[in-house]
Amino acid sequence: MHSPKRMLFLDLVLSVFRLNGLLIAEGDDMTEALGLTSARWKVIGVIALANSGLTVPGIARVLGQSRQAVQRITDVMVTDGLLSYQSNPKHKRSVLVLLTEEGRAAYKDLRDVQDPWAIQNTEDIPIEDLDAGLRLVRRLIQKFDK
Amino acid sequence: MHSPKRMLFLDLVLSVFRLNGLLIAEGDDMTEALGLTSARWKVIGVIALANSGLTVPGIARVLGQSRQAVQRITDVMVTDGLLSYQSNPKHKRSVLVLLTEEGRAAYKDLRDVQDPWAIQNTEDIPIEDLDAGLRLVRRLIQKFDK
DNA sequence: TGTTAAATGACAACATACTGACATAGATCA
DNA sequence: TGATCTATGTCAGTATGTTGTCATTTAACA
Repeated sequence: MHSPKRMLFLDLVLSVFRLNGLLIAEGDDMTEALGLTSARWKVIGVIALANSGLTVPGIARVLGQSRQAVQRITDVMVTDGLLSYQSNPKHKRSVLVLLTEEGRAAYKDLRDVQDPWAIQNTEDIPIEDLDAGLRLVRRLIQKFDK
Repeated sequence: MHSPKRMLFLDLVLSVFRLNGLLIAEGDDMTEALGLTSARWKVIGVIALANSGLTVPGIARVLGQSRQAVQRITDVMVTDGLLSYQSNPKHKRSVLVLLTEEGRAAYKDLRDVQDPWAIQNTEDIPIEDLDAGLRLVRRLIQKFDK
């Protein structure tokens, strides 16, 4: 039967798809002047937020994407001077991905447009709602992440 | 400053990206035996859930995608016999997209795997949490949708 | 009504992402 | 230790999705 709970869940799934597309479009608009694209600010954001060094597959895991897709982006970004690879003492082949000086500057520019955007879009949403939503999303991520 | 609210929001955005990727992977695994792909079951799902006839740009709006991307998928699906185009009395050029007999059978198969999946993944989540999460996602969608 | 703006189909170019496959490095465990 | 399984880099092919452009249809409106 079409239980309310099941319909709610399927509705939530479709809505997440839609929100995902809208968020990428928002980010692209926001960073157009910075010469960034969605694939690039996603990677920059993940690296900047990580305390320790991340490998390419590590970034892919955080983003829920294939390691090959991330590898392709990071290779181009290294060529463009935003990222650099550093030898990894823990793994002979899997290098660490770091922000270069230029990459850190790009992250600063990113934050300069992202922060007002985040503030503007949450000013009428209670922090408790955001927190509860994040907890639900994380709970679902845990279910599906292997 | 890194206000908690802003960090929460950015964390939520990244988490939505990740959940989106995981959900698509889940759906692809689930429908692999049915010969469907994520792009296809999204379209089938939208048409099946719509009461009235939808046009290609209409489907695109529901999914938050470009009409060109949807057009390409539906063209292939018409060739494969899952969908059919029907002349639209309200618009000379923009036809309506309908499920064929085969398309309806595919939707039934889709539901047969999707329903247990939905039930299984929500059994330990209170319906109030799902409802609150859906409301938050919709609230954000409204913000970004135009 | 006539003009203008918006929506749509069609086509092209490009960006992004997934899967598969293979070789090598690392981890696990008997 | 040695065998086996997993993780990673790399390359190739394919699917998905975006943007841009142009012609045509539809809608809006002065």
